Amino acid sequence: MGISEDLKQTKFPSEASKAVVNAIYTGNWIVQKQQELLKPFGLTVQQYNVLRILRGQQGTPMTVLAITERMLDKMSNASRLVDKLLEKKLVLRRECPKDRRAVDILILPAGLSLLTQVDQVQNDWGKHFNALGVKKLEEMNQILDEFRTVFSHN
Amino acid sequence: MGISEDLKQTKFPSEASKAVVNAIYTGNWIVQKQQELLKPFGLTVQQYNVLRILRGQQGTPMTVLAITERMLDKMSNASRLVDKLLEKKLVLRRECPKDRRAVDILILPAGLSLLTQVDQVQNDWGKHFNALGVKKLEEMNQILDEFRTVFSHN
DNA sequence: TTGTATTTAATGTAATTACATTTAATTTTA
DNA sequence: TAAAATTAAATGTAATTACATTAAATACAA
Repeated sequence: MGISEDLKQTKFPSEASKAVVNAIYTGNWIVQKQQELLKPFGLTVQQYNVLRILRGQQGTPMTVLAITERMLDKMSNASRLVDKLLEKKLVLRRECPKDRRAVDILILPAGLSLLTQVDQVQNDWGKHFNALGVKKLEEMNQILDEFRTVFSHN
Repeated sequence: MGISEDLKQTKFPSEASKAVVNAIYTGNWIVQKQQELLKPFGLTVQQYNVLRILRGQQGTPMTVLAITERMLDKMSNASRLVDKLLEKKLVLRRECPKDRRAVDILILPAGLSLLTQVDQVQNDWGKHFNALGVKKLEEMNQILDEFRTVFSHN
């Protein structure tokens, strides 16, 4: 059940190009699973991600820029994602006192409690991966990091 | 420069959740690089993908459904992607003689020659990954496959 | 200080995606 | 065979994303 079977592609020009395709495919595969899990909660993957980032701050406000730096998809528009979370009353937006260009965002209790609910479903889902064993998961993280790092020194 | 530094997130609840985030992040990272490479050619990553799938058929026509099965992102609309490629006159669309519901898609010489151009840039880019060594790339493919397969038997 | 450059966030827009529905053709089944 | 179910592709639409631009505040340099 490897990438070859999933994409019905028997040959790849090189192991590297296979790895490129495999990484994209695996990322998409996870995102799609997460979308399904999040749908009942009315959250998109990006919105969920922003909420988790805000929770990580434990009450400390974050500017929109700081959120962007931590987002998985740097391209998506943090400003508009925050808009959506505001509509749902999951976060608070207020002018940053130190820099009036910036805007402080805080997660509200409603946001935290929604995350708690989502966590349960996410944890159940994530448990499956423990079957791989910590050692293999560490190896995976190590390799993916290396994969991206190859480019830092060119 | 691991995932922790990239996302400025020092702690993950588990190695598995780190791997999930790392896989999404790495997938997005590659897609963004590819977007940059493809922009001068006026192709999106998905369009490029469909073109490569069609080239893989070596002249044999493919139905829209067959294309969908091989796409990295199963969610995107192959019908509309083919529309875009038609507008650019890179592919041909014609009724499938065996099944009039289906539509046969063929890559045109213009499509093949555009791909040849893109390949050069892509190959240069992909070469960087060879620095990892074939063994490590094989390991990466093996682990990503396993990662997805954990779910097949539940 | 004053003008210029930079930074931060928001906004405008065109294209794309997600998701549901429709249309037409084929297959199944009664 | 005729009706029902299924399949393939296209289409409608609302939401999201990509990308450029704008607006406001701050930093910097002359």
